Amino acid sequence: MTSIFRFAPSPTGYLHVGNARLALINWLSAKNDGGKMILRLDDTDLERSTDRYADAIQEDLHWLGLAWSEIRKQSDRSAAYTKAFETLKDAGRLYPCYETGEELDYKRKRRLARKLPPIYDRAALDLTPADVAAFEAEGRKPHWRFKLEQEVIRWDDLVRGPVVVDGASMSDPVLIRSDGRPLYHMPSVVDDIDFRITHVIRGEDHVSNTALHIQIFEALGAAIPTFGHIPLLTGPDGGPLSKREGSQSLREMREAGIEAMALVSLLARLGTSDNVAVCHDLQAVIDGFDISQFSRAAAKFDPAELVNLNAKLLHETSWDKVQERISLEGADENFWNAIRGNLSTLNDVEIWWRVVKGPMTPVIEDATFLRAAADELPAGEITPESWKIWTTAVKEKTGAKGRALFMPLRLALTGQPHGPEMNNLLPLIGRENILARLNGTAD
RNA sequence: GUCCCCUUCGUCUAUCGGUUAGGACGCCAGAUUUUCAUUCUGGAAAGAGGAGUUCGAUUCUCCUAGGGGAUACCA
Repeated sequence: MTSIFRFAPSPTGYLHVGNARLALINWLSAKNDGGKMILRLDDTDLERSTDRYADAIQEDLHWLGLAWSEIRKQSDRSAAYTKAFETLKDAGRLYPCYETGEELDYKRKRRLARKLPPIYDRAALDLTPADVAAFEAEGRKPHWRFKLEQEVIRWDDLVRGPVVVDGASMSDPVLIRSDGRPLYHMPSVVDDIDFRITHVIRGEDHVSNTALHIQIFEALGAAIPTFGHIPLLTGPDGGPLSKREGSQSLREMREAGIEAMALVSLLARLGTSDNVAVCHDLQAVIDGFDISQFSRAAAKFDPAELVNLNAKLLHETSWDKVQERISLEGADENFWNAIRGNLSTLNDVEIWWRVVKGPMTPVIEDATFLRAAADELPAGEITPESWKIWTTAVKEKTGAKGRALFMPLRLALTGQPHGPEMNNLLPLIGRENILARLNGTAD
């Protein structure tokens, strides 16, 4: 049997690191297993789901390099949900409830005030036909709850090991809203059954859902998939990640110049006992991946670590891999090799392009020294060897050495106190610009 | 409030009762005879707190503290 994983985001916003991590983990697990991954859009929440987000999610996954074997939308599947609803109702596992939101809220608060767990009291189970008739006459429509077996639910979790949840400690979940629309739980289970999902890998926030989903699987007479719950990521300070005003969306990262492979390299290993290392292609990420290496504790996601990894990745990236993404007229492999070691993101390329081609403002501290240096510039073509020859000549002529020799030249030639190695930069800047800059002329 | 999970260098983590508590990233220092980057070498750096079990606890148990999650007619 081939394993089938799924990534099931709600199209209610852009993908953020947390989502992307789960997508990646599912994809990697599928790859490692010789299985496939289905993309399922959980768009049962009509108010918040939009096509724009659905498209954006696919775009972001493509950017990461993740592919899915098929895509399904829950909004297309209402017939299947209706059928499951009937099945569960016939089995006596669904019961109608007529409480309003306010009433439920009140009950909840009362239980809380008495230091009791705020679970539903199952009052609707005691409704007489006359009560129901009265509610209906009032115009109230029922919402439907799933009657949980009050027993201990167990499963062997891929990352948490044996998990035990007491069914009696949970509220009977509402499966169908009073407007007739299904809530998250039933569609999720029905789709997992119909799409023959074998592995459900999701965030730790779903563990109690899993307990209840297992009962729904059973009530529907279906096989129960293997579950794995990955601890959620926290921010660098250990606080919740999602609450930091969307600054972690993939789109923003992409705009900030983050490489997909840098993100993937980090997300695939963060929280595991494997060392985070730069991976240049997805195969390298697949090869070292092992879901059982994930810790049960929440890991911190630090954007600074991502930027660091991004820089390291770029330093090792060859020209042919980035060529088509650099739109600067005249930029070539020599230029790339000269500057890549100083890049943090690809956006920085422009900075060094300007340093080489101008316009830039030379920093002149000692015009006399620079004029003397200009006189020593070797004749003929400027090559990577020219720098050494030139600075040696300048040293003999002026007596300057070390920092006093090199720094004024760097400042005049690049306008900056740091940057790529000068021997590589010099040929790129070219004789004409070199002389102009030494002369203090902005180009 | 209630329930569940978690807590080892700054960070991600290894250790399945006896270790100089290991690695990676980061950091610091030195070298590669300017800076940045790279590479190499070296270094600093950790068991939340308190009880208990034991000849011996980072490891097992309990308590406390801190963190995360759940507790919706969201997903």
